[in-house]
Amino acid sequence: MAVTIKDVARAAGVSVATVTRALSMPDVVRAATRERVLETAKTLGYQPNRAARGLITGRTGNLGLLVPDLANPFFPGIVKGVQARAHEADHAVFLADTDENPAAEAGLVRKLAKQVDGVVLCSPRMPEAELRALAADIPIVLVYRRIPGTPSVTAAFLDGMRQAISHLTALGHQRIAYVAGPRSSWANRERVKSLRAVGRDVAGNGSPAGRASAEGKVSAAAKCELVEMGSVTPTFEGGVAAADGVLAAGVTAVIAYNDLVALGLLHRCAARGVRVPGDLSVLGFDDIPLGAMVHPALTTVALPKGPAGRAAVDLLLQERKEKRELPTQLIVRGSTGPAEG
Amino acid sequence: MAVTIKDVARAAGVSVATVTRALSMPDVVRAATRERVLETAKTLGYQPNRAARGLITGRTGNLGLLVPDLANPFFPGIVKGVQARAHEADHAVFLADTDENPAAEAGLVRKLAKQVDGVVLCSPRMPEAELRALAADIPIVLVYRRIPGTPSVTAAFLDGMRQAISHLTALGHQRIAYVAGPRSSWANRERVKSLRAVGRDVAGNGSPAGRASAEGKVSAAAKCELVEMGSVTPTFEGGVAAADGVLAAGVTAVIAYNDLVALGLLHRCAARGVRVPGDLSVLGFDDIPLGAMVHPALTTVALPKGPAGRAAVDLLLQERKEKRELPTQLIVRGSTGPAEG
DNA sequence: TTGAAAGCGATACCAC
DNA sequence: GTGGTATCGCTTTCAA
Repeated sequence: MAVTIKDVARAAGVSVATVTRALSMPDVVRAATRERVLETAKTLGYQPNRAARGLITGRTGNLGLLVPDLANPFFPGIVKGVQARAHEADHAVFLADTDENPAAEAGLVRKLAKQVDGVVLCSPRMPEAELRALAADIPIVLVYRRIPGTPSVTAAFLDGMRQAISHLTALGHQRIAYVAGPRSSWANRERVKSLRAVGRDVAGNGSPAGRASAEGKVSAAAKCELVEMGSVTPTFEGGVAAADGVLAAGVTAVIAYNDLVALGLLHRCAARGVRVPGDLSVLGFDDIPLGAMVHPALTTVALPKGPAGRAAVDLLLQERKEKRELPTQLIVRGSTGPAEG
Repeated sequence: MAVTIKDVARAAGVSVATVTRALSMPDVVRAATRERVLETAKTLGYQPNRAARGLITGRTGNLGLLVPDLANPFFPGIVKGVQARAHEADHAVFLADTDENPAAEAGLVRKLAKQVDGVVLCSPRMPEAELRALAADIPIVLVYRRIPGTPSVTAAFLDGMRQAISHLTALGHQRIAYVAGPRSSWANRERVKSLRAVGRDVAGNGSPAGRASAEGKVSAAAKCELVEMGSVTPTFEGGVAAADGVLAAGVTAVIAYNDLVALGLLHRCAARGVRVPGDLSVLGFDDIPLGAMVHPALTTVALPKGPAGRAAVDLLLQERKEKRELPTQLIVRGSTGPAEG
């Protein structure tokens, strides 16, 4: 069987209590003893049983992580960030993939609850009330979702949207479509809110309101019209399906809910012989690796993934109840260009 | 605090022993008592503490899962399969991403060891000796790697390669390149082995040796030359880098180590104005979602991902020491076509 | 500075 | 059938 603390104690000729101390409160045990204990622990290959420890300390050294769908290329980056930070902090992480089933989320979290010190909920789809109830029972941190009173990590959507529109207007686009994601999605609501805010600055023309953030980059010269198009499933197929509508809308540029949708748009354009960015500029949101691999490569607003995951773990471990908003960054690639005609 | 078995016992007016029985050996307790216990357990929202249970039973109800890099689109599918099957069997899963660091693998597994009933090692990069040592200490199942004496789940590479080459020769290709992956990679060695086996059948011409499997689909008529090209990093960038060499090799078709490499090839071809499949047919291995989204879409040999993950969990939970080989399937899309000229 | 012993939450064995 | 209790591996008083 595995080597336990007793084995170490016996081998080192001390009590189990001393072994514990040597390991977790080194300064309270005599140097010579400590050395001997540590030495034998190492040679025996002793690894403390975290479950047993957790039983008494109440801290398990484990974290939970819930994602809607690992196959969605947006999430692996976040998972990696969570993992990396957790391992640095010597924590292991339980992963649960809900397969985009909102009803399964709470149950999975509750099952994990006893075995973890807290859980990171990545873009949870469950209703706010349920989220609140969960938060009351176990420490949670939200990533890419925000509700009052719960710590969260999100990104500066407004600024990202401003960068996007600023980029497009600078290229001369005056009529830009936005292909929306699911109405029930927090991420979509945020984008729409940002879009409209920027739209107000820009539509009335001239005077750059610049209310919100200082960097009112959508400058005076800009003047453009934003047309919101009905929501689609936030997938490649959703984008493919939306493409014809966009092409019929008489716009020269389109901002997609996310990169997957943008990729679908791109695909359908290629199939229909529409030149990108010649006939239509396409801009995404997320910055998934895929976007850089297609041709033309996708211009997109990069959302922090690894850093978001790390930040979430930090909040969890430090038990800080704050909301953190990470920066977004426009990444210009080949799918956007000057408006023609 | 959380509700424990004692709370349930007290509330139901029985001993803790009876509560345990009511929950895990229902038939040994009187019906009336059982009902009452179950009832109060439910109203109190009792969830047994798995860590405490594991302490005494030796079974934790947890599984470990090690992957080299979640950002590699090949792995999420496997992880999802593992998850799904594990949850069905009421097990939670610890995920560890090693970031392609072979040296970190064994340590991570050993850290998890105490908290899991076994671990699934997904394409582990560590040396065979290390793997053996691990297997001696804790139950493991390998996925997409095979070593003697250890249960594993892999795929029928030989058959897949045969389908691929058969497809290409049927299209009239007579000179086909293979862009190899890392020499140290088990997956690459398997592919090369398969390639050469099929090559022997096909090069000598006529008589379809058909040694290995019955389905010697590369038929008599076929006659073609296989050229192996130096190994690349198994990434998009690796493919981009390999493209010029392939184009200079005077082949009409190329089989890439995996889809990512194939995508890189495609990208570079597009950039150089090489028509695919007109000037060059490109065939990948893996079938990652990405492959269907690019234009032209990628023809590829699909490797089982979800099913592989599920099978691995099955082997682990049933403690069966067998090797399972899942089927592969050629998926024909737009990136392969008739040889021209 | 060290050891003995009391638990943490659950299971399993032994009485009754 | 049911209740007491030792036990899993570890941490944490409490004494010495």
